[in-house]
Amino acid sequence: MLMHNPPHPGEVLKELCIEPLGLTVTEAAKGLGVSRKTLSTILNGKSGISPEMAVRLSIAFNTSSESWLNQQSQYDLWQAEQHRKELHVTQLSAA
Amino acid sequence: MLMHNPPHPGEVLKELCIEPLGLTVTEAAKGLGVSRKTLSTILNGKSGISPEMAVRLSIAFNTSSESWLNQQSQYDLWQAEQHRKELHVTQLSAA
DNA sequence: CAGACCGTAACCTATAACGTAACGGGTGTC
DNA sequence: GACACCCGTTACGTTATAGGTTACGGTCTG
Repeated sequence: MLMHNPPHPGEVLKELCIEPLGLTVTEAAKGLGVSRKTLSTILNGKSGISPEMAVRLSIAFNTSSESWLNQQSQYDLWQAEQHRKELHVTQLSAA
Repeated sequence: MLMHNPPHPGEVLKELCIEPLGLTVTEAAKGLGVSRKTLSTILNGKSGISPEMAVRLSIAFNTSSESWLNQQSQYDLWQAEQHRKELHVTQLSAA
């Protein structure tokens, strides 16, 4: 359904929250209550945004947790859709 | 943000897809290309809907993969929000 | 009763999010 | 120049979970 590769949420987080506020990874991680490494791997696209992390981000940056987790879902889904043809699934619905 | 406990996606899957079509777990699992156990644990709320499973469901039942994964996200997020107060996070945004 | 089918439970594996600790690169300051 | 300090990243171990394989108890039907 999605037309093109959505950006990794960590990239968005960096560009929209961390950099504009001039925050370091260390400062932001401290505020979020996670380790520097946990935040670092997210910002570098090495790991995704967990539901709990989405809530943390919503508190720290006064945003909605939904938006963060939805971004992650869109990203994950696009990855999965790339292999749509490889999973042999048969139609089950009446339509 | 969400006001009340969203249903587990497996419950929705059972009520909206499996039961209306009179499918058994075995039949549906075969069509989806997964083991009976994998589908069974989802229907019983023991495991969630993965991105790949969302794509499988979208093919088998001619629906959108987004809707399935979003349901799962809403469910996971509600669980995480219940512990919002326990994660000590400090405000970082200017607002 | 024997066999076939159903759903679930037990066991194992792979992946991934997380913390701790260590590392390498800057930027000082004495 | 040597030391201290902060930064971001990497290495390693832990834990949680989606998934397959197999085995079990239940219900049919021949």
